[in-house]
Amino acid sequence: MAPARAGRSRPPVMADVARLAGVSHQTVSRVLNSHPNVKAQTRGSVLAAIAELGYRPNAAARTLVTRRTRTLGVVSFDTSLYGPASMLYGIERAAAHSYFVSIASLPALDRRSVLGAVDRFLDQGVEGIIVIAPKTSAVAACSRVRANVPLVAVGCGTHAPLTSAAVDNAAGAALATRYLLDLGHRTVHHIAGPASWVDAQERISGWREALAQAGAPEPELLSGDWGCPSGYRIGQRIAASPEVRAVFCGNDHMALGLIRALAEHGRRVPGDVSVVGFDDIPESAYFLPPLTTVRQDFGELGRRALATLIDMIDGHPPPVSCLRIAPHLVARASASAPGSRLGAVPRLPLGAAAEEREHP
Amino acid sequence: MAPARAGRSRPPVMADVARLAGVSHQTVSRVLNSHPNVKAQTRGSVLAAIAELGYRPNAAARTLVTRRTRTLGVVSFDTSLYGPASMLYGIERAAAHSYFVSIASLPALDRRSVLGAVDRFLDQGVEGIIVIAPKTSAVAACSRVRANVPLVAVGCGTHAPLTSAAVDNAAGAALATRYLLDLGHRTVHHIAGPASWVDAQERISGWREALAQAGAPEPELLSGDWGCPSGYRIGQRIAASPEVRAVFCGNDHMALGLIRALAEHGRRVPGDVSVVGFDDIPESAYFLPPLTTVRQDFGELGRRALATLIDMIDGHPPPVSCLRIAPHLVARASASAPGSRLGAVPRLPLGAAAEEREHP
DNA sequence: CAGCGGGATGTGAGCGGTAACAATTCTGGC
DNA sequence: GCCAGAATTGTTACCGCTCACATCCCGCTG
Repeated sequence: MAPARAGRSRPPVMADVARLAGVSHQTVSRVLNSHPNVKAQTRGSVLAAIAELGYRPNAAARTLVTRRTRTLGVVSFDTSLYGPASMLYGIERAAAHSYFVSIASLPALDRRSVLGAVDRFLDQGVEGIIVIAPKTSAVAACSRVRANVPLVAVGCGTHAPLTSAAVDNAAGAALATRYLLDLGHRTVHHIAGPASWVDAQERISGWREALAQAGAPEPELLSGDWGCPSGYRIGQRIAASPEVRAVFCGNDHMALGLIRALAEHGRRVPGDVSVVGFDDIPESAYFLPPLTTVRQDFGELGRRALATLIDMIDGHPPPVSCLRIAPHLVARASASAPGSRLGAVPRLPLGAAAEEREHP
Repeated sequence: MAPARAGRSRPPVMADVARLAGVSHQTVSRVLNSHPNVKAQTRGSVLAAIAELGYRPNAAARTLVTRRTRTLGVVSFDTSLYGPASMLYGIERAAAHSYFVSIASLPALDRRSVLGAVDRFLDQGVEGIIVIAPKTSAVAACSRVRANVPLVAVGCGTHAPLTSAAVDNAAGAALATRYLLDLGHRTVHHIAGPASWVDAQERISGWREALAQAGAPEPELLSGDWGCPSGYRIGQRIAASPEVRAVFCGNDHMALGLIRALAEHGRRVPGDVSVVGFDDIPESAYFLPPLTTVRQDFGELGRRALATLIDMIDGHPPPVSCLRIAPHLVARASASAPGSRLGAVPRLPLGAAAEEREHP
């Protein structure tokens, strides 16, 4: 075991502080834990000794006796993506004042990976785990976990047999579909995400239901993989079909790819084809045309999941199985009534331009 | 101190395993640490006892004596943004097999926040710290840290007085500028990021140098805040100026905003104005037109920083002060020779369409 | 003025591991 | 058949902290 800091003398411990302050180690402990029964003067000299020595309590020693690590684990699918990254950010921000948060960013969400990550966290001694589990495989893996620490899932769909928080995808999809229908479209096509994703499935059923409810015919389902390229490829396939007038995309990226393909084929958005996305990524207000989309508040999702987890750590039973968060539609310029023809590039709606976001 | 799991009986400890296997606790320890001198049969019975009891070594106890937490801390600016998120992902992926990684996502990078986050990590007992420090304030804060654990900065510019890894922004900016100049443009305008960002400054100087080197006049510097809205606002201001024919944007988001503003004013990209971005976010290949931009490999940056940090933890001195990573230009369709006029929407270059990326 | 309650402080015993060393059991060589 | 030396296992002492309890000192009561 090569020690990290070889030459340096050992850092000061509580006994050193006690000696310098002329008290017992227990008194130092009392000061550190702000125990009431310490004379102000004593506290002062202890604090002075702590400062002079640059003493830091040893977390491992404290954990050993208190059995509290004040650490949470978050396992997530590829955290470089917008959704997971936003949830993670929400979680971390909310947790920072009371817990350390450890992460595991998996390149895949198969059973083994998820279980492996959870196991690592358990070895580390986390007090609770959040799994950002947007795929069915992850949900399945989570329900198999038999840990003695609470676990909550996020973005795992609203029907998972787990304590969880999720955006109501079906409602969001219905919102988008109805919006297009209300605009006067006969029906709405849907470019879905991969079937292995819970969100994709729920959005499909939301779309189906809205269609059925309105008595609109259900076109063949189109399936992408969430990425721009897949939306583009599908767009190339459908651009030639004149009956495609309204498309609800499973996410903004596929919508972007679709819009590009339509543009290449000379079909104007929204004049010839109306497009609605899902997610409301920061860029979508500036697409050409600005994208009408369904916004889901990832940050809020993360915060809610964290709050639930902390409640459970504190011994409260989880209030509900799944905490649903309602998404809402952000109407911009990519969808319009079927007949309408647009001339020049429309001015950006002011609301969108007012959104501020700093980023590199 | 309310215990997390009240009713449950205490989890098994090494002594329990020893008792069940009929050996001493030390032998159990030897098995766990794969010590060579343990008889195969003994190892077997210990392993069986471990499995039967579902025993997990207590990390705190081990840390207390070995003085190794196997934990790293990463402090970063808002990890929901593409750059930080990608670096974080690169770091975590590379570290996962040997270290736990704890994160702190700060909403601001002022001295107090950064120092506070570092302090928390020190309290936690991390063995090393990586700071994603794209702002000058963060760099300043880092150089003030006097920790007894190694610290490396990422994305902090190539001249910071710290062990660090950074993309060579100046080189990237020069690349973009020269590209536009070589296309035949008389000069190149630049929309920079905020002055408080190291990357913004370095890109400005790269742009200046390339201009000077080519003997091109230097137009007034335009400053945004990295966000789409700022690019859009600046675009509205400059769209009317016919002398603006080539613009190098500090990042892809501002380029997107700019392109939208230009479109609204009837100026075609690249026919009337050529624009080049920076970052190469996943969406930029699908913008209208596909964005020519400078790609920086954030993931690689993270991995390199991590490798350096681990080297330092292992006692090796850092090889160089700043590890530079060269960005490269990705030529797509948003920049062309000044005279050229485009008819229909250009087909997407195949190279871009071939890029695959799965994301929610 | 003895006795008493409670605030302030000290003492000793672990928490669950690992390291150093001691003890025991096997080996093989002569 | 005996002993050196290696292989295997056990014993004991911490790592740095908190908890339970003992102690001490003080003013106050009866």
